[in-house]
Amino acid sequence: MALRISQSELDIMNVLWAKSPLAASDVCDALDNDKDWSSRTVKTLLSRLVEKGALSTEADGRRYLYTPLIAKETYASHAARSLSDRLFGGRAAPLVAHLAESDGLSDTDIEELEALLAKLKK
Amino acid sequence: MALRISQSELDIMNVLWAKSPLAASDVCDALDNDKDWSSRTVKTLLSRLVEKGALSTEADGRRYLYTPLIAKETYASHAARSLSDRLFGGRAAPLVAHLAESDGLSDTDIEELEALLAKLKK
DNA sequence: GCCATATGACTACAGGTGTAGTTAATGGAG
DNA sequence: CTCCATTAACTACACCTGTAGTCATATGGC
Repeated sequence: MALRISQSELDIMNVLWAKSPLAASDVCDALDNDKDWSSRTVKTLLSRLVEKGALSTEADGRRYLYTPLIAKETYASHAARSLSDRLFGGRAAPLVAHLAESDGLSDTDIEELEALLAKLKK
Repeated sequence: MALRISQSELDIMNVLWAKSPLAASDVCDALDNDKDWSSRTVKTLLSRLVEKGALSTEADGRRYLYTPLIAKETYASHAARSLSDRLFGGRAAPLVAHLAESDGLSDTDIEELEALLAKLKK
């Protein structure tokens, strides 16, 4: 279950989480702005993700369409928890503090967090 | 710079962040409760961390004492930022929301976060 | 001074990762 | 019907990781 997805694979997943199903070529196009990968590389990563059970395939004529099998939410929760466990003893506050320090919290973030906390407090 | 530290290596770093300098055998002892590693494994990981520039060594007779070269704070900020960028588009609020959902926020956490936010808001 | 033991140095090896190349089939253009 | 371009399948290969084993050496106990 604790499906291990590597950094590069995550880039692929992000594309498919944003929109799916997509063919390999669509994924390449979507990545074209950020990444400088050969289409072979993208294909390899897609295959590995299918092997790992992170993506499902659906034949579309001579090609495949790929769809995530795990939700971004699921993976994100897992990753967030894992980071917090490994570095902060499972405490969320220090994690947020670090984000704040590295200039990562906008005013909007702060307001959102306050609202979130208010809700949690009940 | 973006010093890549693997999962197992991070376990070692955590020991040394808690207390340093330590000899290899001390690190083994400290890990003994959680990990079932051979002392060779620990030595290998220590060597790799030295190679990577994450630890410094200091001779102590026939053995080495290891000390972190990068602060836990530095690494943690980096990791937190990287996670938030990769999965949440750099927004902290969704990250915290995920932690909360997966039952990761204690009452204490919530209070700490509120205090933190209050401070940030000024 | 000699030997067991602790320790660092070097070596090992399978599986994961980043990054592709080669081959073969197949479907569309002409 | 033929050939090219698209696409999947298989192969490649170096480096990273997890997890140790072997060897030489230095040290402390006797």
